[in-house]
Amino acid sequence: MPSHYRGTEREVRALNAYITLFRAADTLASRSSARLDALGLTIGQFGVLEALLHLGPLCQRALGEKLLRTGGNITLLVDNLEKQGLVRRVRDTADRRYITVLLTPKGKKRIRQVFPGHVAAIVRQMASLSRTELKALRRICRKLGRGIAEKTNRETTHDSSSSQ
Amino acid sequence: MPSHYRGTEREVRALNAYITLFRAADTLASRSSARLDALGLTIGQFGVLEALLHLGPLCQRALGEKLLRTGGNITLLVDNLEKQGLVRRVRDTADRRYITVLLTPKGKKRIRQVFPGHVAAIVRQMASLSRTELKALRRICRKLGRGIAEKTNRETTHDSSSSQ
DNA sequence: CGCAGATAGTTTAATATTAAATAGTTGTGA
DNA sequence: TCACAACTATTTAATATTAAACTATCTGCG
Repeated sequence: MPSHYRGTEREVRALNAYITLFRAADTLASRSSARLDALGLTIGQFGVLEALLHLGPLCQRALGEKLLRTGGNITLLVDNLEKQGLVRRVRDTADRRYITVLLTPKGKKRIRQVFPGHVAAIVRQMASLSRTELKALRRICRKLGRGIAEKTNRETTHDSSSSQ
Repeated sequence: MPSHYRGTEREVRALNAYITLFRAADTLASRSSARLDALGLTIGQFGVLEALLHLGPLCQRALGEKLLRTGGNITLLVDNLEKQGLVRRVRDTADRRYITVLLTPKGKKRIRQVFPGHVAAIVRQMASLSRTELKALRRICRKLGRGIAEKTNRETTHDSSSSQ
């Protein structure tokens, strides 16, 4: 609700942009969440499967970085996916601290079934934006994310956020 | 991680914009959350106090709409704020179904203390964007939100999202 | 070698959030 | 008048998420 706050022009602009960004993201998230729930996956679970599909097997720590989630949360997500037989844990033999998580055939089939519909839903949700606007949105959000990451240097790894 | 998916140009662009939007919002949210936690407020609690400060007393349903939260959640948020003595519940005498939530003097003092720092933090987080970019970001996110709302007509009220 | 410190994953406790069921209130129409 | 539909708020049960404590493993240095 931008915005009943009175401040400098810069402040008001930043606040308005911030709030609007959040409302859009919130709305998008709840739509996606509802859609995926109906298919029997949480957003987190979907994220894990999608990452494994497109990036290949990963250890849990790497998954956590990709999905911006805590280690404990990843453990639970992988637990639940494992119970459903969609992923498998493999203890790394070279360094036994690591566990590689990989898609089972069932999991690969599942995410391949679900993913296209997810993309289609996103494309539909983004349909009100022109090509130029999509490009601008991405550019600005990237710049924003990068700006924040630089500011507060407490990332777990320096490379993961800037690459890809 | 935009994006290892191969599709039409339109699909890839929509997906990239979507993912980047989310990562930015996620990062912003976790920063804000950490900052507010340190001050003894959750994001939800802050949202309630801020809404009451800038919009005046509201019933719980209206709060839920503003904050995009469920009724049950609002009940809990208000419970916790009430325990801290920051808000008060007043049963509407004309229509006893409604409960008006309003800031206590303590609550007003508290949110007035916390809000400027919050704004400052947001301005800092948005600092990497130019004035033009802030305007563009707001415009695009608004358009996006509006586009989604139109598509799926299941809003509780029609006016709340478009106004203010 | 052997221990100190770092790192990966798990567990635990607390909190937030939602959906669904429930209780109380209002207004309407037979 | 009264039964019923609509609506507000609360409760309940389930799930997601985090932070912090903990276990297991590895690496490097004395």
